[in-house]
Amino acid sequence: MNIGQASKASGVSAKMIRYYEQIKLIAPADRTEGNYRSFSDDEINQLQFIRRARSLGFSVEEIAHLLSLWSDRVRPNWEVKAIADGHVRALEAKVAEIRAMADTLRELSRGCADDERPDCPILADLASGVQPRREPAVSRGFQA
Amino acid sequence: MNIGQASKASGVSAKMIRYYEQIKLIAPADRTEGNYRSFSDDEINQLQFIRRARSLGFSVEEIAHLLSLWSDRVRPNWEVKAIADGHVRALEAKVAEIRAMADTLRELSRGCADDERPDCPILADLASGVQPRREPAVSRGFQA
DNA sequence: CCCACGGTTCCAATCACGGGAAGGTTCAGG
DNA sequence: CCTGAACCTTCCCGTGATTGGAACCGTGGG
Repeated sequence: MNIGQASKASGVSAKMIRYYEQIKLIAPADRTEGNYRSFSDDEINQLQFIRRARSLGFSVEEIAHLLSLWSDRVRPNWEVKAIADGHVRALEAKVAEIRAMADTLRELSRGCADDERPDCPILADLASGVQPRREPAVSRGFQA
Repeated sequence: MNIGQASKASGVSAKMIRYYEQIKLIAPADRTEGNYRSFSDDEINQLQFIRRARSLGFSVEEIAHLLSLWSDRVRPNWEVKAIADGHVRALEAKVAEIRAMADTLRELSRGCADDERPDCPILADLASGVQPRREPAVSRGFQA
C-alpha cells in the first residue's frame, strides 16, 4: 500500500502520515524501488489507532505512550487506565473552563438589548477590567 | 508609564503588549527620548479590555472588532450582542465536543480494571478504528 | 511515448505566547 | 562621576497539530 491508499484506509491524511513518521510517532515506512512509502496492514492499524486516539483528544505525546503500551504484551492495565483517567480529568477541566466563559458571557449578553442603542453592557464589562471569577485559567488558548 | 508599569497595571505581559502593537491590535505607543514606549491611562484601559476579552476566550480578531465597536460612540447594541452570542455558541460547541470525548473515554475506562493484567479494553477500542459517534469534529486541536 | 496523477522533499503559515540573546537607557548609591 | 542593576529595545526561535504550496520525480493507462 502506498501512502495514498494508506491514507484512505486509515483516515489519516498523507501529510500527517509523513509528519508522524518525521516526529517518530511511527517507524519509518519501507520504501519501494521508486522511493515510495509502502505500508503493511499492521501499520494501517497503527494509523487507525492514532486517528481514534486523536479524535478522543489525546496529544501526540500521550499517543506515543499508548502505542508503546499497545505493543507491550505484558502491559499492566493500571498504566493504560492512568493515562485515560488523567486525560478525562484534563478534558473535564477544559469543559469547566470553557463553560465558565460561556456562563459569564451569556449573563453579559442577557443584559444587552438587541437593538440600535449604544449602551450594551458587554463592552462596559470588558472595559471594567473585572478579574475572572475563579482561579487564573490553567490554559487560555483552547481555540485551535 | 513605561511598558513594565503598563504590564503590571493591565495584567498583560510586556511581551504581549509589544505583540499586540505589532499585529496592530493596538496603536503604536508614544516613545520617550530614550525610545521607551509610554502608555496613557486610556491605553492601560484598552489593555485591560483586551485581557478581559481574552479571558472570555475571544480571539484576537474578535477583540479587534470589539475594540472598534467600543471606540464607536454610535455602535448598535445588536452588533456587540451578535459577536458575543456567536462566541457563546462557539464555546458551547467546544464544550459539547470535549464532553463527548470525555464521556467516551470515561466509558472505556470503566471497563478497564485497575490491576496488573494486560487486557484493558481501552487499547482494544483504540485499535478497532471505531468512528467517532457524532459528526466529524468541527475542530480538533483544542488543547492549547 | 506522453500525460495525468500519484509520490517525494522542503518551506511556510497558522494562533497566542514565552524564552532568550545582544545591546541601549535610566537611575540610585558610592 | 562612575558603576551596576534593573529596566528597556529589537530580533529570532520554539511551541502543537495541521494544512498549503512549490519543485521535482515515479508510475501506469491509452
